[in-house]
Amino acid sequence: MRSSHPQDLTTRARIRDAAIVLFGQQGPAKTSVREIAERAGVSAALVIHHFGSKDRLRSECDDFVVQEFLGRKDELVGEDASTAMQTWLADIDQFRPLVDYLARMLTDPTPAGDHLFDSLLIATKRMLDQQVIAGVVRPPLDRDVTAAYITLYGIVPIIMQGLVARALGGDQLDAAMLRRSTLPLLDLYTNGLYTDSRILDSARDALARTAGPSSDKGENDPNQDPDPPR
Amino acid sequence: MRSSHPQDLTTRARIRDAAIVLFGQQGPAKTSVREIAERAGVSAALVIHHFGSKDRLRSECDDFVVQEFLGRKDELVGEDASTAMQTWLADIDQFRPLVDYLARMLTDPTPAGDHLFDSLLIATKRMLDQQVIAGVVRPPLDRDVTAAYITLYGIVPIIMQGLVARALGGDQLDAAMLRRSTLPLLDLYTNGLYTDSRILDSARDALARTAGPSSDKGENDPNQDPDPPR
DNA sequence: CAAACCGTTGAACACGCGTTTAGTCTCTTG
DNA sequence: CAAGAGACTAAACGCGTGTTCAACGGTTTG
Repeated sequence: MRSSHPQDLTTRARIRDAAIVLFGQQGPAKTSVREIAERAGVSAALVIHHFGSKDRLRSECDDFVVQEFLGRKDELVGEDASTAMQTWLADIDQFRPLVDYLARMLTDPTPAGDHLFDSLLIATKRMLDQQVIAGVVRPPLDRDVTAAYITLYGIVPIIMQGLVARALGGDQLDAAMLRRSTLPLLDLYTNGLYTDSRILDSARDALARTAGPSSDKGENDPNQDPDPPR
Repeated sequence: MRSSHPQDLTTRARIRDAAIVLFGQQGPAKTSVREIAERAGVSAALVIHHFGSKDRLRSECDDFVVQEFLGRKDELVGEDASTAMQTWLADIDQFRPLVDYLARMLTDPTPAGDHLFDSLLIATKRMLDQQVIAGVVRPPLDRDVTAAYITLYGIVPIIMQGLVARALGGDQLDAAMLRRSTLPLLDLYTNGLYTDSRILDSARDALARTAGPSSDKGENDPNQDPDPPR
């Protein structure tokens, strides 16, 4: 990852890096030990010799990527998590293998992936609280829900690279697309999408009316908005 | 799916439904033909007999789920796509197998999944345009980018069910969580997140300054906001 | 120098996979 | 009733997988 020339690295490290690239590109399930070995220029047996099993190799990759991401600290690092993501995305063409790997971790639920998500969520909550106090962010209706979706929306470009690129007319997410996304997204976060509170108000009414648990099928659909809300 | 009692269905349909459930839960890669056969109460050979191969079974499941979702129409249906999603999510406990399957389709890129996403994106664009004309939605800075992220944010709860649930303190996304999410999300889409346009403005400045292609590493980081923007 | 060690390998093993084959059973049809 | 068709199965085939094994060569150590 950090290596300019592959021959600078230990064989062990080369195997790990090869695994990270392939796991990130294809997912661990569709990546064979022999494939990793070939990319690292070694035999399949050596991969097992160094890591014990494919599963242990995988979890070692998990730890390595998370460590690289959170900046060589095991504990939750708060602020660093979000700035790290910005750094990686800003230079996505350089960090692509690691970003791809992160996407896999967050997609199919693994202990390491869940832990990573928790770190991001905690970082977001902390930052949200700070910025509410600082008067930069409006006090949210439901702090935990808001933090949850803010976090999720933040990792959308990572997890759904392919779809973002597709929607923006490319085949691979690159720096230009992210650059183009910056202002529209900040505009959304600053001014919202709707001109007024009509839709919010009617949703509030509808929810208050059906205070009970579940959905009366016949309620007069208040959401004529584009699909996202909800 | 629609069947109250499994024995009402053709064997073929029971196999297909079993496949949809398992593909949705575990992903096609980690689901074996024998597993599908067992769940359907038949032999593995019969699965192949009816569908030719596992791949053809999979693509038949794709078609079936998309058809159920878009409402028995092959062509892009525009408005229906977004309302269908609301319907399915509102009754997620009932539609979970299909929602899970949709998540897989959108996650690992397959032709059918890409087609589905295109349908959703087109529907969102159309609806966005309408609502701008109707004065419900503010004219966006970049219509295509806005539509892209609106669409993506809309399918986040589908694709990242697990993470949403985790962030909200449950183990599985249910109707109560979605209900709780409604107002905070509409609030975000109505009033935005920030109190004023400070952050938007400084980002605009920073972007204007580095008008060129790439990133000067030394620019004075304007984004002190929670991770999501960008 | 011999011994121990370690990185490394090709070959083999056991297993689960998707698929094929050959056959049985149960209907329908002439 | 005979013949054919189609639903269905047990068994096996071929293959790719993760992993093990025995051995080789170079370096370090007593």
